[in-house]
Amino acid sequence: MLAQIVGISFSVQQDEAFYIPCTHRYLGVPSQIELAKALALLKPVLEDPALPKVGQNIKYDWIVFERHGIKLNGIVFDTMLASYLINPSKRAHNLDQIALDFLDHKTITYEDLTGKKGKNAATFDTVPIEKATPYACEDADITLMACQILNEKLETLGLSKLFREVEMPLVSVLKGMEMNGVTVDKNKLHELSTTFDHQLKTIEQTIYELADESFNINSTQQLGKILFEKLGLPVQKKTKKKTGYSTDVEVLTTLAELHELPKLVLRNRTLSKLKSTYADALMELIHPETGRIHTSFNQTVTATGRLSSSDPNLQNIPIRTEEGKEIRKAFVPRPGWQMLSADYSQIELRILAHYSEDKILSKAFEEEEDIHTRTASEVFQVFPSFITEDLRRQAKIINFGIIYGMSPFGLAKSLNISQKMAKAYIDNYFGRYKGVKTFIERIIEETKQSGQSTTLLGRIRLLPEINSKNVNERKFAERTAINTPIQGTAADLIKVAMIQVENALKSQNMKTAMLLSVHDEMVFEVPPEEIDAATALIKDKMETVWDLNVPLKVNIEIGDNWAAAH
DNA sequence: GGTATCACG
DNA sequence: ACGTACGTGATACCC
Repeated sequence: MLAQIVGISFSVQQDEAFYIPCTHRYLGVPSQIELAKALALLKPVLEDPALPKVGQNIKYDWIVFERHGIKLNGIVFDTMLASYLINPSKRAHNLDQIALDFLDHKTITYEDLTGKKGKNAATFDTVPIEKATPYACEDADITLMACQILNEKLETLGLSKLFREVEMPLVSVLKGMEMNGVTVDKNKLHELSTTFDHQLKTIEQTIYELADESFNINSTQQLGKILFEKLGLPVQKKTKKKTGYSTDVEVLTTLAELHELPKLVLRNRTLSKLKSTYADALMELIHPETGRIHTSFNQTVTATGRLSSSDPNLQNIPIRTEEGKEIRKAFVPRPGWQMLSADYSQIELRILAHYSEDKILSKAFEEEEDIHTRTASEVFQVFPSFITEDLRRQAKIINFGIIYGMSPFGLAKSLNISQKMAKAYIDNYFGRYKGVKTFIERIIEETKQSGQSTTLLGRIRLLPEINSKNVNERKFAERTAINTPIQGTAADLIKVAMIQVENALKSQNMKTAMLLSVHDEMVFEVPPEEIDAATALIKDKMETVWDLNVPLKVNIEIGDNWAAAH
C-alpha cells in the first residue's frame, strides 16, 4: 500500500487542555532538532495527498498538526476505527490491544517506559530519548502492520464501504467540530453557580434541622441511615448491587409524600448536579487560547455506532427543567451570529416503520400524523381527536418501550399501572401494529441464526448471548437485538448526514460551522447572512440522506443561544 | 477503583 | 422461578 514507511512520534503535554507538543526535557537530555525545523521537514510529506498515510486514532494527530500549521492530507486508514467496526463491543481499541488481538504481539507499554501508571506516570517529554525511540517506532510499525490485517478483516466482514465512506470521512468532520469549539457565557455560568450555591446552603441547613444533626447529604450511605433508621421511613428498595438502601429519585419522590426531608434532598440533588457537573465544570474547561470549550467526540466507544462526547460531555447538557435550561442558555454563538439546531423528528420510529413496513406506522409518517396520538388512538381505541394529553403521554412511553424491547413489568413501572394492564396495552399495540410484531419476531430469529445485529449500512454488533442458556442473559440479548438495528441505523444515517452537510458547506465556502452532534440533532453557529441558505442546505441534506420506505423529517430552529434554538 | 446517582438521546 | 426498556459520561463518596 505504501511505497515508503515513515514513523512519526511526538511528545504531547497530556495535562494541557489542548495538545501542546514539545521537545524532550530532562537533566542531561541530548540536543534535539528544533520543533519548527522538524515541522518544516514533515510538512510537505504530511500535506501531500498523493502520499497515503495510516494512523492510530488519527484525529488526535490531525489536531496537533493543524494547530501547528500543518493540514494533513492523504489519510486513508485509522486502525482504531477498523478495530471498532470489527467488534464495537470491545472495551478498548488502543494500539496495545490491537497488536495483541490482531498481530499476537505484546507491545512496549507506556508503563514500561515510566515505571508508573495512571496519574502518577511521568509525561512523555521526560522519558529518555533512547527509551522513547523504540517505543515510538514500534507504534508506527505496528500501526502499518495492523492496517494490512484489519483491512482484510473489514473486507471479509463486509465493512469496507462503511469504513471508507462513513467512518473515515467522519474523522475530518469531528476534527473540525472539536477544533472550532463552542462558546459558553462564562458570566452566566458564574451567576448560576452562585445562585445554586446560595440555595444549596439554605436547603442544607433545613435538612440538618429536620434530621436533628448535620451529615453529608451527598453520601447515600449516611442519607439512608437518616431516612430509614433515624426517621423510620419505609424502605422502598435496595440498591442495584444490594449494598444498601436505595435513595434514588423514585424512592425519594415516594417518601416526599410522608416527610419534608426527602423532598428537600431531591431539591438538593438537582441543584448540586447543576452546579458541580455543569456550571462549575464547564467554566473550568474554557480553553485559555480560544476562549471556547473543546469537547472530544469519541468514535469508538458505543456498541451501537453512536458517537459519545467527553471532557466535557456536551451530549447531556440539561434541557428538561427550567433551571437546567439555564445551563443550556449559556451556550452561545459567535457575536452577531445565531445558534441553529437541526433535529431529526422521530428518527428511530421512522426506522422501525422502514424495517417493519407496518401499514399503520408507515401511513402515520407519510401523512405527517402525530405519532404518539396515533399510537394512543390505536392502543386505547379512541378517535385521535379525543386523545387527551395524558393518553398521548402514555402512548409516547409505549412507543419508546417498543424500541427498547419492553416487558409488561417495565411498562407497568414507567406508567405506574398494574402489570396486567401493561400486558393488555402491549397486546393491543401488537394487535394493531402487526408489522412491528412480525419485525420483532423476525429480528430475534435472524440474530439467533447469525449471532449478530446488523444496521442498514452494514454495521455489526456481535450478540452471542442471544443463544445463552441463562434466561436473563438471553432476554437481555433479545432486547438488544431489537434496539441495536434501530439505534445503530439512526447513528449510521446521522453520520452520513454530517459528512454531506459539512461537504456542502465547504463547497459553497460558507462560514456556518457545525458545533455539536447529539444523536438525532446537529447544532451549528451561523452568520446572519447565511441563515436562509444554511437552513435550506441542512434540512435538504439531512432529509435526503437515505431513501427509506418512509420520509425523514428535520425540524430546524434558530435562536440567540442553544436553549432558544429549541 | 467500585458504587450510586442523575444528566442527555 | 426470576429479573425486568436501549445507549452513554461525570460527579461524589468510600474502601
